[in-house]
Amino acid sequence: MILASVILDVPTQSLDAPYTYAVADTPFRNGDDGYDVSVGCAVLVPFGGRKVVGFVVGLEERAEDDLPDGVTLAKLKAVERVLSKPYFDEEGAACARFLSDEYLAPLSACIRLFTPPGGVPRIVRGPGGSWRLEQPAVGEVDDRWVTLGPAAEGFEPRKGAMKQQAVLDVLRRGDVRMAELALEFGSVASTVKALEAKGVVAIERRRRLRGIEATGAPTAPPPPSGAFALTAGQQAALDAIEDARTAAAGQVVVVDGVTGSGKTEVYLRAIAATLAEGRNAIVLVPEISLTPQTVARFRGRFGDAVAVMHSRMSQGERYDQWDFIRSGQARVVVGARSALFTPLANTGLVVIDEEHEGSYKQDSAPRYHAREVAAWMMRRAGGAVVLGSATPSIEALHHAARVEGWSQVSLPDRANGKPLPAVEVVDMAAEFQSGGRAMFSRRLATALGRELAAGRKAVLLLNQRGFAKFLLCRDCGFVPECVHCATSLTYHDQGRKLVCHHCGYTAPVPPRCPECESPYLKMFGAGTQRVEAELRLLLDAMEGVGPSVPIVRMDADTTKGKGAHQRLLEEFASAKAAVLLGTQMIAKGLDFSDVTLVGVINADTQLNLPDYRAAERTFALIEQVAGRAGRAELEGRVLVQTYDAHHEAIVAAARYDRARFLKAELPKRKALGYPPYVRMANVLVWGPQEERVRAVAEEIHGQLQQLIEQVAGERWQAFEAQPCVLAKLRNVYRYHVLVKCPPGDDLPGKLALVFRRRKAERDVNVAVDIDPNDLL
DNA sequence: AGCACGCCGACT
DNA sequence: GTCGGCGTGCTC
Repeated sequence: MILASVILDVPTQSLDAPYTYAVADTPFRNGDDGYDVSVGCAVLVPFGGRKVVGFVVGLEERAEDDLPDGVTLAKLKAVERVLSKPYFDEEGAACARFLSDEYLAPLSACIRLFTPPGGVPRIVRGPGGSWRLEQPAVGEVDDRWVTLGPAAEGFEPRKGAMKQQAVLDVLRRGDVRMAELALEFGSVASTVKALEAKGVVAIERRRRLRGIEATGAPTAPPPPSGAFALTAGQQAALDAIEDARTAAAGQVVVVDGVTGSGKTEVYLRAIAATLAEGRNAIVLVPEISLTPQTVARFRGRFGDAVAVMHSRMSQGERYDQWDFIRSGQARVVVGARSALFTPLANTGLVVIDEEHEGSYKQDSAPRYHAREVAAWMMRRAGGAVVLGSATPSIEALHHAARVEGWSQVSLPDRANGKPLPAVEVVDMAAEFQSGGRAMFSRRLATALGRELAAGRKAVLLLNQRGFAKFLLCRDCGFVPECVHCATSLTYHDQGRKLVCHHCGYTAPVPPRCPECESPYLKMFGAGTQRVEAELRLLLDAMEGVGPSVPIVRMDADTTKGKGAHQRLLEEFASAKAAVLLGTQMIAKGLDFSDVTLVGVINADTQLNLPDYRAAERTFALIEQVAGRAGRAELEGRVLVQTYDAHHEAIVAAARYDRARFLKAELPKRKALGYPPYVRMANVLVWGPQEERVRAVAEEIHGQLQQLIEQVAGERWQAFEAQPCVLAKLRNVYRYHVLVKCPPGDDLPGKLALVFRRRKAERDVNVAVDIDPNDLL
C-alpha cells in the first residue's frame, strides 16, 4: 500500500510531527480533482473527527505489516482530497526538515516557507460543527487579448467604419489587450465583437504576469555577456567562483570587494556561466536595496528569464512571480531571503549580496540564516554559494580562513580606478569642550555649506538604533560598561540604575563621570525629526544655501507607502543641491554621482548598543556609507561624528583598515566568549505576566544547566535568566537565557533534548534563537 | 445522582 | 488546535 507522510498545517508544538495516511485508489491518484497525490501537495485529511489541511512530505510503498512507528492498520485513514499542485519537491521537504532541526522550529512553520504567496487552502469552521474549504484569495488573473483572425488577410472594413479601421491598424502592429484598446478608442466592445463574428479578429484569454512592470521594465533581448574586459580582481573572483562551481560540492566563495569594485558584474558573469550549463541561479539582496535599479541590472543581462520576489510587491505580483518560477520559465530569481524557497528547479548557484546584512536572518520561526540555508542547499544540489560584501561578516571571514570548502577572494580596487573617499573623524567630545553644543559639528556644518553652495549634494546618516538609552560623558566620551561583558550598560528609568543585559550586573547611575569627574553625563537617543528641524535651521542660515535647498528625509516613517522609497530617491536625484537625511536604509545601494559629502551624525549609538556585534556593525556601517561619496568624477569626502574618536572600530574604518579592526576585535571576542569562538543560542521567553515569564525562564535555565551537566559537557554555559534589553515590548514582558558552546558542537541537537520535550504553555511563549543576530 | 468545569491525552 | 474522557466538586 502507498502511504503519505503529512505535516498538518496546524502551528502547534504537539502536532508537529508527520502523520501517516493511506493513499487510496490507483497509485498516487485521489479524488476527482485531477491532481495526483505527490510530495509538496496540500491535502485534506481526516484528523480526530474533523478535517484538516496538511502537506505531503513523503510517499512510500509499505507492506500492511510494516507500518511506521505508532501507526496501526486500525488507526490508518486515507487522504481525503488533494487540494493543490505540488508546492515543493522531496528536496524542499528535506530542507524543511533541516530547518526544523537546525533552528528548533516547528516543522509546519518550515513547510510554510515553501507555499505560494497569498496562502494555501484552509478550513473555516462555522457554527454547529459545520466547515468549508476556503481557497486563497490570491490567484491567477487573465487578460483578454485581441489578435488577428483567419479572415484578416485582405479584409477591408466598410467605408465609414472608422473604429473598425482604427482597431485593425493597431492589430496589424501586433496583439493588443482589450483594456488598451478601450483606453485608446473608448468603448470598443461592439466593434471588436463585430470583427470577431466575421473571423477577422479573435479574442483569447491570456494569463497576466503581474510584478514585471513593478520591478523594472522588461527589456530587449539581453546583450551578450563579456562585452567588456574585467579588472584583474574581477577575473580572479570569477575564476574562484568557476572553481567552486566545477567542484560542485557546495563550496562557498567570499567575494570581498570594496564599494565600486564591480562585484555585480562578477555575479552576472557567474550566473551567465551557470545558465549556459542549463542550471539556474538565485540572487539574494537585502530587502532595502532591492530597488528597481538593482532588478534592472539583472533584467538587462538576462531579460525576461528573471523573476523577482520581495515584500514591497503586492500579493498578486508575488503570486504571479512565484507561479512563473514554478512554470520553469524563470532562470534567475532575484529577491529577499525568502526567495531561497521559491520553486526554482535545478539551482546551481546562490549569490548573497551584502552578505553581512542583518536582514538575512529571519526574526521569527524558523529563525534561519540565508547563508547557512544556501550552503546546505548547494551542498545537496552540487552547486556553489557566493557571499559578496565590502564588509564581510566576521563569521564569513573566519569560515573562509578555516572551514573546508570555504574560500575568499579580494577586489581591493574600484573598477573606475578612483581612490576611496577620505574619511575624517570629528571628535565630538573635543567639540563639546571647546563650546560646540549642536548636533552638527562646526566642521560638518562648514563642509555642508561649501558643497551645497557649490550645487552639489550631501548624504547624512543618522544612526537610529539608539533606542536603548545609555549614559555618555559629553566631556570625555566615557560610556559606563559592564565589568564582565564589555558591553555598555543600559539606563533604566525605574530605580535610576545601569544594567548589563548579558549577565545582569547592576550599578547605580554615577552623579559624575567616573573617568574625568565631569558632571555632563547625558542620556542618549535622538530622532530623525528633531535632526531634520535642526538641520533646516542650520541650512537656512547659511550663505548661498538657504530655504530653497531641500532636505529629503528617509526613515521608517517617510517610506511607509508603496513607492515612497522610490519617490524620495527621485526627489533627491532631480534636485540640484540637496541633503538626503536618513537612517540605515540610505547606507547601501545608493549611487548618486553628484554626492560629494557624506556625514555620519552619530556613529556612537550603534557602537554603544549593548550587543557583542556593536563594534562590527559600526565598522561596517562607516565603510558602507563612505562608499556613497564621490562615485563618479567628483572627489568625495566623509565626516564621521563621534564622542569616541579613538575607538578602534572608528579609527580603523576611517583608514579602511579591516586588519586593524579585526586585530582589536577578535581577541575581545575570544576572551569574552563570543562568536566566532563560540556558538550561541538565545532562549527567548515572553508573555503578559512578568512573574510567570521569569518563572518559566528560570525553570528553563535549570533544565539547561541539567542538560549541560548530563550530556553537553563543561565547555557549555547557560547564563542566568535575564530580562531582555527590550524588557517590555507592547505590554509583553521578555526574558532570555543565553547558551554558549564550542563552535563545532551540535547546539540545536542537544537543545532539542530540552525543548522538544517541553509542551506549550498558555500564558508564556518560548522560542530558541540559534546563532542569534543580536541579544536584544 | 446529576451535571458543570477543567485537566490531560489522543489525534495517523 | 480541538475533541472527548474522566475526575473533582457542587447543586438539586
